Amino acid sequence: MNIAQHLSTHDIKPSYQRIKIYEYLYEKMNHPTVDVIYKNLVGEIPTLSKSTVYNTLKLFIDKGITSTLTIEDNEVRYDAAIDSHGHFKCTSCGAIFDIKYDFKDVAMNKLKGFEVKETQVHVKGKCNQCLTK
Amino acid sequence: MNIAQHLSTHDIKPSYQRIKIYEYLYEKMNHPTVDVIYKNLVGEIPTLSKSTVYNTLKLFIDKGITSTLTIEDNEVRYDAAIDSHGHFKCTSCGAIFDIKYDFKDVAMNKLKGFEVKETQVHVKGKCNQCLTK
DNA sequence: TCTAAATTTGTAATCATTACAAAAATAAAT
DNA sequence: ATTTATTTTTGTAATGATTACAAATTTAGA
Ligand SMILES: [Mn+2]
Ligand SMILES: [Mn+2]
Ligand SMILES: [Zn+2]
Ligand SMILES: [Zn+2]
Repeated sequence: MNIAQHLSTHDIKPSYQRIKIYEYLYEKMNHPTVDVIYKNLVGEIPTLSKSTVYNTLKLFIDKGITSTLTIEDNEVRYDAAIDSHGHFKCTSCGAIFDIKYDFKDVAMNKLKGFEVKETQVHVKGKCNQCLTK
Repeated sequence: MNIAQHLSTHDIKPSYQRIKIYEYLYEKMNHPTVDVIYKNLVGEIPTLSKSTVYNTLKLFIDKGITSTLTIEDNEVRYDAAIDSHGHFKCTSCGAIFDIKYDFKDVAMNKLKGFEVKETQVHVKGKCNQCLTK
């Protein structure tokens, strides 16, 4: 995947910071917070500002190449995956896993005549690894 | 429903503030924020403090008679309904509707061996009423 | 009544996010 | 190449919800 190309295609000028931020999201796929992104890139981009991270992510969302999840109520997380999928967060190790779900059985009875734009599914508990040790 | 009784049963001393706050949650069933609860009760309880609202809701959650939803990333909402159910928020009028969903089709494929403690389903869009006018 | 414990309250601290204007970088025009 | 305009980045201040904490008040017990 050519990241500069991908940004351009979506009407985003591929500046150095934007490329690095998207690259981080896309390659790690770790649902990071702004702070995590910042801390991981400031070594390579010493002049980086948190404002830039916020600005850039807002732009990515506007242009539709990034999504957000609010699985904890005090921090927004970001995801380069934009297809509809849910998330599981292990309360023990903190890892976040993607989960697939079938929307057909989710809420369809009550939502007749409603226009659905966005769905989030958040599950919390303990992951496989944490349970077996 | 006798609210004082209900609180006592769940190991919560039924003070005046606690009764009024639970009464608000239970009778309105409107998924309010702390601020909404405070503004609606301060007329009747002029000395009420927002701290009390926060403290009381935390206690209710600890004791298991209230649940939270984070359908917007900048505000927590509270719900006297504690059974597992999802929520639909109309982005036009702001109303929040309860929705039922079937967990059997939600994520079961990927979650083998995981221990699920809590699930949240959040849907956004436009409600029936807002669409037809 | 006197004393101890629980509850409520007000205020300050925290922390993620937003607002905003200056600085730096990039592109366009001359 | 130099100037000018536009875009992007940056730093700092403002905002707003939540938490921390200690004083004041209320409630319960001796
Ligand atoms: Mn994801
Ligand atoms: Mn509800
Ligand atoms: Zn784990
Ligand atoms: Zn509506």
